[in-house]
Amino acid sequence: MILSELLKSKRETKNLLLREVASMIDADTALISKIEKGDRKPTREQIDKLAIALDIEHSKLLKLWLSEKVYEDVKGEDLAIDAIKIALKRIKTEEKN
Amino acid sequence: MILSELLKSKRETKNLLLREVASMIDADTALISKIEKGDRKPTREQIDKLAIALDIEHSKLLKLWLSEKVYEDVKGEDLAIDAIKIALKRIKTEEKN
DNA sequence: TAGATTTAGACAATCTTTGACAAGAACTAA
DNA sequence: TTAGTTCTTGTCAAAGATTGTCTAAATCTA
Repeated sequence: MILSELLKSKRETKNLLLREVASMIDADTALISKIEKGDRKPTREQIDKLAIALDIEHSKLLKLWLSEKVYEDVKGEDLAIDAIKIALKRIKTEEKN
Repeated sequence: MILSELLKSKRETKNLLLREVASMIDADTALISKIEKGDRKPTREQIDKLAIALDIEHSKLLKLWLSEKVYEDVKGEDLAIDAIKIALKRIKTEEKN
């Protein structure tokens, strides 16, 4: 499940209008629409607010958000998988210290 | 081995001066210095040229470069590992189609 | 159809990245 | 030491990318 889909489905489950969500997180309705369509990426602050407004576990949302940044960096690259694995190893070795 | 280290050690192995590498890739000497110190990230075009100038396997350099973009996105995050794994899965499933 | 919601396009504002220059630090050789 | 060379650092403007806002059009619903 992709971030934009999750946001949209959660909003629909809760029967909220775009403008309601928008006002809860201090944003333009059009912006929320774009986020749900995947045309715009939420900022980190917006992720925090969206988690509250839509009652989604914050870490779940943040994980998805981070993972999409990663994905965008490497998508379409032949070496995508290798590159991600290298980054993963680096993170893991760093954590041990 | 990190990208900046690799570039520097390769240059030294080949006994090249910063200004020589700089001219080979059409860049300012100061910029090469910063890249070797990790203060600046090379662009993709610079990676291509550096691979040739320093005689490094292109895919090796590109992998490192991509992996550092990924690393920068998630470093310091508690959820870094989870996020990377999610991205990895996504890439893998997409490749199957 | 009317009224409400959602989407799309265009543009300005903001933030980030990049490249260039100049001055300073470090090193080498005589 | 000094002169000459290499490397590093800081700053700034240019270029690029992202974000938010506005408006109008499209879609939906009753």
